Amino acid sequence: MMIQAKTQNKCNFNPIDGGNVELRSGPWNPEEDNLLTQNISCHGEGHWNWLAKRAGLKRTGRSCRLRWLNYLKSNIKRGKLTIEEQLLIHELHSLWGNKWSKIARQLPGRTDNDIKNYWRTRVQKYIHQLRIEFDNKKFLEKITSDSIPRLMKMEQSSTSWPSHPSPQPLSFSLITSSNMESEKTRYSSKHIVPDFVTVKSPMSEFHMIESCYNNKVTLYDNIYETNIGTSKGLDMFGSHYELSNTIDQMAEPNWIGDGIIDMNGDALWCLDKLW
DNA sequence: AATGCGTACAACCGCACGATC
DNA sequence: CGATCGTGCGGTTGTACGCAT
Repeated sequence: MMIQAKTQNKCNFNPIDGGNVELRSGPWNPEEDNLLTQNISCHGEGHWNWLAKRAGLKRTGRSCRLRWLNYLKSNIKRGKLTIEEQLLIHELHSLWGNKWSKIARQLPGRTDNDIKNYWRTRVQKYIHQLRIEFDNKKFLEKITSDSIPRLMKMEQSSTSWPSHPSPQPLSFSLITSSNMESEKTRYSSKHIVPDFVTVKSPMSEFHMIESCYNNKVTLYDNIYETNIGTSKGLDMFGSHYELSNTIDQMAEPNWIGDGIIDMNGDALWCLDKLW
């Protein structure tokens, strides 16, 4: 204790270590950010308590660590998660559960905090509103079936926003491996040739069939028959962000619908109320 | 214009674990 | 071998901001 007191200046002596300076908490200011950044560039990361004292910051070491890792570090990505990132998060969460840091390591520039926040604020609300028993696999299938049409709508919105064309009814039909052949026959009888679109994410591929005829789009490999709502939700869970090239090809005009129904045809919720 | 509400995100807290003394 | 420290992780809270009423 005496040795520590000798080696600390009055300003940054940490009460945790026996000092009497009140620690700051709450939002960081630019001066603090600068001090931390400069000291890390000089001395490197790690030994956070020492670093905090060395920098003259009235912060705990762990507070400094958090600020650096979640905000100040140069490779930190800002802004909304991309579609690919969201899909990857869902896939990895279905594999690993709430292992945020493990998931974050698969998304360069994203922190565990980012992903945790995303999951809590967006996904859990979504799950709650679905009123479904949470099951990772089912949920992944569910968000896949719901979100891909939404992405398509988003693509349309991104090219024509804010002046939407007047919406026209759109319906989906379910194609599974068991009815694949009959669906093909049905399409061919209507002289409709579906376009096959594959959405690639780092972990897997989402397959879908898109038919641009009569505003009819059919999704393959999804478990729910889906109609798309009229809301302005523009990503999986309703926020707007930019599209990547991966899904540029998925544009489909004039999306509108009623809600989402399950396999028995019971309405689960109204999208308009959700987004 | 004021207020209330929901959302997104920054930050903190408790706990666990490994390394070092 | 136990105590302490540093660090990582997941859960939770606080708050700024935008939007609807």
